[in-house]
Amino acid sequence: MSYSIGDVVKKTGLSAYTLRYYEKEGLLPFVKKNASGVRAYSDEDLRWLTMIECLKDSGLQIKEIRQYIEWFNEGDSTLPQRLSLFENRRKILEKEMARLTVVMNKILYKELLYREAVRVGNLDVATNERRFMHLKKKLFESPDDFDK
Amino acid sequence: MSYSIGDVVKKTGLSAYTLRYYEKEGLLPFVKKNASGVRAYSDEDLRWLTMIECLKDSGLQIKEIRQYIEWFNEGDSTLPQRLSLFENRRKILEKEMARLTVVMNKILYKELLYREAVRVGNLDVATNERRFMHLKKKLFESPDDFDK
DNA sequence: TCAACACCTAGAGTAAACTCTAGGTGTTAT
DNA sequence: ATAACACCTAGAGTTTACTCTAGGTGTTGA
Repeated sequence: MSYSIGDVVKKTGLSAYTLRYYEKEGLLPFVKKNASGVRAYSDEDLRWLTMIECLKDSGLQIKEIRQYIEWFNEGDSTLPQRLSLFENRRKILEKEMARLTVVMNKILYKELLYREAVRVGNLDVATNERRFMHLKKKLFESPDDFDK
Repeated sequence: MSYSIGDVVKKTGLSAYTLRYYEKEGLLPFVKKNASGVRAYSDEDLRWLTMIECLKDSGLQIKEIRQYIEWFNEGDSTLPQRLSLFENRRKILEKEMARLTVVMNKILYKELLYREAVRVGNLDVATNERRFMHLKKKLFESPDDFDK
């Protein structure tokens, strides 16, 4: 099967601008064009777009994705580079998830605090109420840096 | 206590450029300057920088952080807006963590696959080996979109 | 035939968050 | 007193990932 750019827009949710941009950046090196330059995407191209989405979601920049695609097209000699890319990504994602967990705690604390503040009409709970001070101490290294 | 911009650079790891930029963007509305324009940061300013870091880490844009700071300085009448900001952030962080978990599975699958591919010298494991096909099916809706 | 439509290219524009440059001021150590 | 140093402002430049514009081509239904 082959698809026009309009079909691919509908399938992927990407804009036609973005699809052409990706191509210009080397992310879709095998998209075919007819005599008058009109693109015809293959199922293979669509699979690449799925993979590109995944790599983007994992935080890779476009030039890193291009590098991966180049490695892929070079064949088995680049298997170690590709492994190493995924290892690094996994480590970065682990850090990112840990980071988000920390941030989530802080935001949850703030949400709780403000829920109570809205109930009573002021923010004094932050510095007066034992339960909030306790929570703050449990969650943060320098609790007083967190009353803003 | 009061701190020069150089002191604050050392304490926060932010560049002097960035500190001046934040101020220009309204994130530090109360930094004092002496007669010749030299900044003197207070402990209060440092606490704001800690809070700004947290809000940035949670994904807020600079203009949203400025909005929060303006609300804070307007006093108790803006408690509901601030609560709502933290609720929204919490929801966004929840989605983000869920998203990262999904991405992590995909990257982990790739890492595993490439570890084996490097061991045997080719990528055929992806389409031939039962255990990888099984894993793929478990992890993804459209498993065949994921062989790139 | 002619208008609508989907598509094309090259290149300009945008947004966010910095980052740097040029040219200048004030303080301090030798 | 003079050089080094830390600081200042205004404004220009950078990076990333789009997003859009202008002007043009090819196909198709009335």
